[in-house]
Amino acid sequence: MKVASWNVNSLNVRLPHLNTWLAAAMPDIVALQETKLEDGKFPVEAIAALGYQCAFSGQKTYNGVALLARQPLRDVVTDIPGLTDPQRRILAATVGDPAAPSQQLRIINLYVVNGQSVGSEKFAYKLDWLAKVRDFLAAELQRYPQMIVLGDFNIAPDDRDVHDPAAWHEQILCSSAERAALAQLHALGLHDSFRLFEQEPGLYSWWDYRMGAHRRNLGLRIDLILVSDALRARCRSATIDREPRRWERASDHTPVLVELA
DNA sequence: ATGACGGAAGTTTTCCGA
Repeated sequence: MKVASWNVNSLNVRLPHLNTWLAAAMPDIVALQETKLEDGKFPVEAIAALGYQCAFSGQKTYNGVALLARQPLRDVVTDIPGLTDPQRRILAATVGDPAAPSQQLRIINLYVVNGQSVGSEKFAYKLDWLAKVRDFLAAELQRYPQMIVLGDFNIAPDDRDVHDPAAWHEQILCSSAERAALAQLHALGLHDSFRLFEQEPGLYSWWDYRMGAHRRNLGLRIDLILVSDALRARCRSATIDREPRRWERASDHTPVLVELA
């Protein structure tokens, strides 16, 4: 089973890219972020034509998350305790046989708050948001041992994930406070699948549109797929598909994937 | 020098992203 995450930076603009990529990569489940679409405008029919059912939680202009799956998505959650948040950034759903709860896979799609700059109001909000999400994930893990938490985390886990660690030192996406918040998710038994297989630096999932950053590989790895202890043993590969970032009118993020046994 | 590039709203410019 292939599970993927992709920040599409407007599904309206990127629907043709998604179409092409789904046909080529053939994932079973895809988490999308920054759909920037109100629910009434979600392209349910176009996605169905590609062979996927969908769940979505969106809003105009900003944010917006969606899950696409070849199987039915059940027990959808879009809001969590403690966050009365109009920003659509969270989408949880379950796949698998309802009669066999222990074999169900819980999928939690996150578009983590950007945070703007260290010390800003938005930064404080990011840390608070992450703390609430951690509590939610802890509760979810009690119910669903097989869990995958994926999305745009807006945190580069360590300096291997940053093209210029000196320039980014204690900057937004790389600060110790953000990395500590990510470490708290790891402490729940949620592992960065990419680092189960790959230790090299210089492998990124996002490149700025400006300054020819992609051509020069000036990027960050901020799109992550975390797997629970129970899922870790089923994890066969974790990769970044850089191809869609090369396409005309690309998203600034490229898809990341895991393959589960 | 805080620029650039791209998307969205909506109108000639602003906000936001990472």
